[in-house]
Amino acid sequence: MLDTKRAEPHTMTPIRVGVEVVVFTIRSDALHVLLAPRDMAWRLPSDAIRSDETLDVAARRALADVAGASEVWLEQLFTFGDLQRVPAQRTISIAHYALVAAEAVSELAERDARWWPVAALPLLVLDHRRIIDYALTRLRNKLSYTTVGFQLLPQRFTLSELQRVYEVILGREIDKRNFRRKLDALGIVKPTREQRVSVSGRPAQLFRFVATEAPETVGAPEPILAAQAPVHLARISPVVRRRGRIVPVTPIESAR
Amino acid sequence: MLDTKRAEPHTMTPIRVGVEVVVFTIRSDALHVLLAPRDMAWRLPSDAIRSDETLDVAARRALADVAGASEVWLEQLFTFGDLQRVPAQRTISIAHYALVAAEAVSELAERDARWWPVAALPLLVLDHRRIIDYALTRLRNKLSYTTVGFQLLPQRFTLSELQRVYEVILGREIDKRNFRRKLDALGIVKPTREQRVSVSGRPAQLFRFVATEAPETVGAPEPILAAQAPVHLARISPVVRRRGRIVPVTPIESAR
DNA sequence: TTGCGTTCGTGTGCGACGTACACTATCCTC
DNA sequence: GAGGATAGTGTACGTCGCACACGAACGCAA
Repeated sequence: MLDTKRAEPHTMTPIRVGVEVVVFTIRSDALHVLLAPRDMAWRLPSDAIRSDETLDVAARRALADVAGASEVWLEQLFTFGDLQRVPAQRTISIAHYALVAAEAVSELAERDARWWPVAALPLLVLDHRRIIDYALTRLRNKLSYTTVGFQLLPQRFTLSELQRVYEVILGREIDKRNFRRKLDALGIVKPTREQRVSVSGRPAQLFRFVATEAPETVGAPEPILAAQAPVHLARISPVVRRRGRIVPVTPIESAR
Repeated sequence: MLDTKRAEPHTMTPIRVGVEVVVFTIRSDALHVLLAPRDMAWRLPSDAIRSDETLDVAARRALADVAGASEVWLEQLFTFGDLQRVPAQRTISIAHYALVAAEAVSELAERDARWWPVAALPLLVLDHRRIIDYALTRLRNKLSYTTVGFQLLPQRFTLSELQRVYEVILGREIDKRNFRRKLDALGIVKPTREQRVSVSGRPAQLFRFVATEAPETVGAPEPILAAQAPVHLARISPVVRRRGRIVPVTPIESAR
């Protein structure tokens, strides 16, 4: 807060305060960011903060302003306050980053907005490129010691889909057996009675995320889900499969 | 940044923007926080942001306003923007935390300010208690995977002093041999030609910190210095000691 | 000078975890 | 029913975390 008693006159020089949101999703095995056109370049969803809304409400509104979405996981990233980052007027921006499931993407009412792969971003306005870079760094780190990764998937997913999320974001391949052993040891996924029948190949069992502790927005580090690990398990039983896209199956609960 | 083209009138409702600083130091084997009196309670060093200064400059000024200091390591913590956190007017605060060496403490020109042990904090103004709690959480985490801990020590220090920093902040005892083996493996300390002659007991060799990679303010996680570890080393040679407080010695550089 | 209190400095062993690595099972399509 | 594609499954080895005890070097007091 401010020391009102010592508040000085020149501190009242207007400073613009806004929010920006780096919205991540995964499309066709690549990490994408939501951008809107602006002049000859592209910009992050952003807007000024209203005096009657909190920071994360402002961030969600800025996001919704560019493209409708639901069930968006959001976290504050960093506050950028360099003097010259916005030429016109001194502007402080509280940057956020958001994760949305690929399925929620279809629900987005994209106006002028577009999804851009982070591997090939277009020209960006102001310091937005730097903000995205930082968000990406944060996402990579957070993926390693929290369970945020699940926010990029629908409620039910296959283990291969989950693994692909990690591979895409971390930018390296992960051993299938080590990944599954680690998951089982952590006890953060539970098998469902359903399977996903893919275009080709053997159907995969669907799992759901079981939180050990809720990932807080302001929260401190938690459980984990690093990269790989041993532990002896992985005994998802052979299942009866039937026709259709998602099919009930007689399951055997994963140990632990 | 802000979408100036879509800027709406009510967004111009004045929002106060300030900085707060949680200043940590270690005094007599306990972590302390710098506080200033305010009404019937205590407050963190804080002030409004001027339009011609960056966030960290504002934070350093807020600190200097309460107590002079030099060589202060500072990092942005979190931006608090709840609607009712400051009753009078909507106020957004960019909180920071700072680490100062115990030796720099004596250089502080304390006016009304006081150092309070984090284990026994007084009544605090507004949401400052929450900010301190969060800063403490961040400090504990950061201590585990970065080298910020060295910011709490003078340039030359003994390994026991360094270990005590970790013990005090993490709140648990650390095995001396494991701690030193880990340090040696990381190669982040180098012995100097000097010793510290303490009040009693055998003199200890002084070390200095050697950065592998500079700990950035906005930076991502880095090297490490977790808790304990093995590795076979620790062969700081027997040294010739002489009289005085800090004494030259024929050194043998640590391996690696 | 010697004995005592205090702090410094030094290795080993074991359990847990990270990681490398290959084959069978089940589905679809032709 | 053969071939292509994806799912699902164990073992072995190296590294790391962690528990644990004693001699060395100093100051001080008797």
